[in-house]
Amino acid sequence: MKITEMTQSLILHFGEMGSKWGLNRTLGQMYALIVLTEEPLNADQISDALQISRSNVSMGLKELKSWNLIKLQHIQGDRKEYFTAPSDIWEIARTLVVERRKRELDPTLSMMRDVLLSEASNGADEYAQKRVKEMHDLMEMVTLWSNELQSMSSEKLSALLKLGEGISKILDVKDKLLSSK
Amino acid sequence: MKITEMTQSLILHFGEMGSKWGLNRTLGQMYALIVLTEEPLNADQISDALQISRSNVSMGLKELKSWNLIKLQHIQGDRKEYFTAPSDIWEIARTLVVERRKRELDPTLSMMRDVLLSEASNGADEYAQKRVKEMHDLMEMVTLWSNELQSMSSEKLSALLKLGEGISKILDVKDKLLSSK
DNA sequence: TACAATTTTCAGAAAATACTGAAAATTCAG
DNA sequence: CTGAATTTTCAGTATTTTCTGAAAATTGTA
Repeated sequence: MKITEMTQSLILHFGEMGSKWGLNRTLGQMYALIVLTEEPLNADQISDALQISRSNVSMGLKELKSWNLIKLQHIQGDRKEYFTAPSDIWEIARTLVVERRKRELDPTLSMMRDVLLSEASNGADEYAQKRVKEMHDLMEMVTLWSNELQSMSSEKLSALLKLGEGISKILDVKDKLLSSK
Repeated sequence: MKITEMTQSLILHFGEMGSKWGLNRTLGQMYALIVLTEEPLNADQISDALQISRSNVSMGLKELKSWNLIKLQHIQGDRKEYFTAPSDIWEIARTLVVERRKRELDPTLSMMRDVLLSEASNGADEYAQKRVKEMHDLMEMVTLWSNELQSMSSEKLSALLKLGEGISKILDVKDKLLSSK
């Protein structure tokens, strides 16, 4: 498993980035390697290419599986397990958004619901609840959006993103549109 | 600086969440405290309320400043510096999106541009470049969106988020809409 | 079923990150 | 300008996270 210089520097960069995202360095490197390599890879090849222990690769793969970021493949006549990333980059992006929502928003949302159901016992609590309500409502809307993205085709997702600054324009005339529909 | 039970549990939760977001536990706790408290707080009060050292608070505040998440305030006849969070929750959300984009996307985007400008020396590189191009284009669109959000008023932002599942509908008739404008 | 190939687990080691107290730097009222 | 109040810095320590090798578990084929 030899790695070109270009792939090598991409892997290093995504390793650094990995820690800024919810992952960690090794996970970032592993995923970069899998995404950037056309052929499916097995654990030994990854361990070899990134110079990390076989057991570390095993734990990393477990994590990537839990993120739904990799696909398992079997190769005829080879007992090893091989992995690839989805070929559609939109699918990867969609998965990332959904998984991050699950990890970063959902637990907080449910926690906030509890707080909103409990009784404020003084002014400070009332203020805190007011702010929690605002955050809750906002995060709930983000969750709805994330669900929406999850169910959109790559084509549609692409079209939506391409709107870019057009979104403002659309919002301006949205009422007209929806009423005429 | 006494903390109600409700605030206390919110702070603990946001501490845990802090590490899942780009921050860390203490930063999450500090920001929760500031956001949930109506009155401006000074460093000693934060140190006291969260039971962390004064120097840790100083470093945390520095970090929160770099994220543009807190506002400095002076109180008549008091030499200490007091801090509050923006009163508009949308402003906080907008800031978070923009700052995370700066930290998580921008460096990768510029790195990818370099890779795309360099010469592929073999088939593996060509494949890697192809994938990098896809990621680059996607992330560039996300960046445009983030810029758009940054310049939107809270009202407009709120309206956009409320669209929720309506977004699909709007996309379906988008062409009609834009041409009739 | 037996066993070799492969993957997973996990306790301890290594590395990275966060936190503290003490000292240095800055600020500002008198 | 002085010095007390306040904030910041930073080297060392503590904590958390990540990584490893060895052993256990699982898998699949002969």
